[in-house]
Amino acid sequence: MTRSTVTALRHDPVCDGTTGGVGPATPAESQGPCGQCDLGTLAFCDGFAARTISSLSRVQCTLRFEPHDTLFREGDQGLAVYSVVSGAVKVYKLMPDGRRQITGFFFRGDMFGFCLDGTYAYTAEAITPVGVCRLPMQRLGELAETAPEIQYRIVLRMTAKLAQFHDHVLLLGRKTARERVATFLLTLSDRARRRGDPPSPLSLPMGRADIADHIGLTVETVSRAMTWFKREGLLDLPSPSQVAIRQPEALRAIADGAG
Amino acid sequence: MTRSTVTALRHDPVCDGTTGGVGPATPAESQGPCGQCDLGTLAFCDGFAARTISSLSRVQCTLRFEPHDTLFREGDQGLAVYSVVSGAVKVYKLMPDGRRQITGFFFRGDMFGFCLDGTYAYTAEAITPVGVCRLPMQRLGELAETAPEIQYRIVLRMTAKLAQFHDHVLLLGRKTARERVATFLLTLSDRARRRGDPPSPLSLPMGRADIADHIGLTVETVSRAMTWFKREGLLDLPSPSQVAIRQPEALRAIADGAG
DNA sequence: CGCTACCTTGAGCGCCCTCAACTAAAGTGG
DNA sequence: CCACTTTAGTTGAGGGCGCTCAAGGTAGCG
Repeated sequence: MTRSTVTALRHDPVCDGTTGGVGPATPAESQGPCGQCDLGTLAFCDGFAARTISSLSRVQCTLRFEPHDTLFREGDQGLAVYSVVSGAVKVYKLMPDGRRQITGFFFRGDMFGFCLDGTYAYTAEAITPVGVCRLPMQRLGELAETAPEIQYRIVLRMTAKLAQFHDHVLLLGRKTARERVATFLLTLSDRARRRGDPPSPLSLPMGRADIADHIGLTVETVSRAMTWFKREGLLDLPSPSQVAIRQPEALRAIADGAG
Repeated sequence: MTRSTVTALRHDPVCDGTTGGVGPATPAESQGPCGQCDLGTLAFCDGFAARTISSLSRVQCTLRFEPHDTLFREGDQGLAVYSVVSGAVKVYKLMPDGRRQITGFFFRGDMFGFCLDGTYAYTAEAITPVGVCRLPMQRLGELAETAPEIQYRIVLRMTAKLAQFHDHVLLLGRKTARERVATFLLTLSDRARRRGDPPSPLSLPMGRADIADHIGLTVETVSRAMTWFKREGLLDLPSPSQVAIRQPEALRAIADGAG
C-alpha cells in the first residue's frame, strides 16, 4: 500500500507532501491506488478500464489534513483536483472586510478544485481530519485524450455541481431563515443517504458559524431556527453536531415554502 | 443557408421547430452551420477541426424565439444544449408560492441547458428576440467519443460557469443591496466587453423585476440603488434599459464592500 | 477547577420588504 | 391624431425579519 504511494510520488513531483507550502499535509499511509481505495462506487475512477485506472493511479496521490488545515487558497495556482476519501472539507470566498461565504461542503466521494486559467477561485479548508485523493489537473487533461471516459466523468460531476448551485442560489436569493435551515438539513441528509452514510441521526461536522456562512445567515439565526424545529418536534438535537430528523415531510414542506 | 437547416432537420428529428410544444419556435432562415454563423471566436465550435465542425453542423439546428417564449421548462426532458447567437435569455427556478430566482442571464456566445439525468433543473425564457444554436445532447455525447476536443470545450464552459456561481453565491449570501446592484452592473459590463459589445453605455435587456429576482432583492430596492448611484454621479441612466458607468473604480469599490 | 470555544437565548435596532401613489412610456381603438 | 389603457419604473411611508450586541449555558481540556 505504502509502495503505491511512493510510486505516485515518483511519477508526480508535485506530490511531495507540500501543497504550495500551505498546511502540514503529509502523504497518507493507508490508501492504495485508484480503484483500491475504499470509496467503492463513489470513487472517481470506479468502473474505468483497468488501463485507465492504472494510468490514474500513477499520477494520483493520497494526502491527509487536520482540522483548520488549508488545502489551497483563493488565487493559488490550480494544479490539482481533489476527491474526498474521508472527513469533511469546506470551500469559501472572503471579502476584504472579512465577510465570508462558504460556497460548498465536501464529503466522502465528492470532488472539488476544478478551476479556470490555472487559479483557484476559492479557499479549501479541512473541517475534520481529512483524507483526499489528489489528481494533477495537467496529467488528467493528457490522459483524457486517450481515455475520453475520464472527461465524461468530469462532465457528469460538474453537471451535478451546477444543479446544486442552482438550488443553492434559489435558497440564498429567495428563502427565509427557517426555509434555509430546513433545506440545508434535508440536503445534507439526502447527500448522506446517497453516499451510504446514515441519514439519521445526521452528522453536522461543521459548526454553526460554518452553516451560517453557507446559507447566508448569522450564527444566532441558525441556532434559533434549530431550536424552533426542536420545539415543534420536527427534529431532535442529541448534541449540537447531531440531528435526528423526526418529521422529514414537515421539514420538506417548510423547505419548499409551505411552512 | 436555409438548406443547411433543412439538412439539420433531416438528421435530427427533434429539430422540427417544436420544442416540446412550448413557445412558437420556428427554424431561422439566416443562420448557417457551425463555423459559419456570425459568432466568430465566441462560437462553441470555433477552432475545431473541419471534420468535427461538419459533424456538429449535421446535428445542429438554429431557432428563433420571441420575448416571453419559453425554450424549455424545469422538469422537461433535457434533450439539447443551447448556444445564444443573438438576444438575451433568462433562466429561473420557481417556488410553489410563486417566488422566483433567476439563476442566470445568457447572451451572445453563452451556452446553457446542460442537465443531469435527462431533466432540466430550470426554465429558460427569451427576454428579447433570440437566435439560438441548438445541439442535441445525445449526439454531442456520441461525437465526443471520436472528438474529445468537444468534451474538453464543454468542461471549459462549465468551469467558467462554476466560477460565476461561486461569485454569485457570495453576492447573494453576504452582500448588501447596493453592493449587489454594483456587482451586477460591473459583471454585466465585463461580460459585454469580453464578448465584444460596447461596455458603456451598458444595455440592460432585462427589466428591474428580472434584475431583482437575480440578485435577491425587490424591484423597489434595485430602483433605489440605481437612483442613488445616479445621484452620486457614479452612473447615468439615459433610459431605464441603458446605463453609462461614469466611475467604474468607485462602483468596483462599492461592489467589493469598500463603499 | 479554570479556561476556552461553541452554542443558545434575550433585547433592541436597522436594512430591506411591503404597500401605495405617482410618473413615464408604449400600445390600442376610435 | 388623440383619449384611454396597460405596463414598467420611481418615490415615499411604515413595518417586520433577521442582524447586532450582550449575557448565559455547556462541553472539552489543561
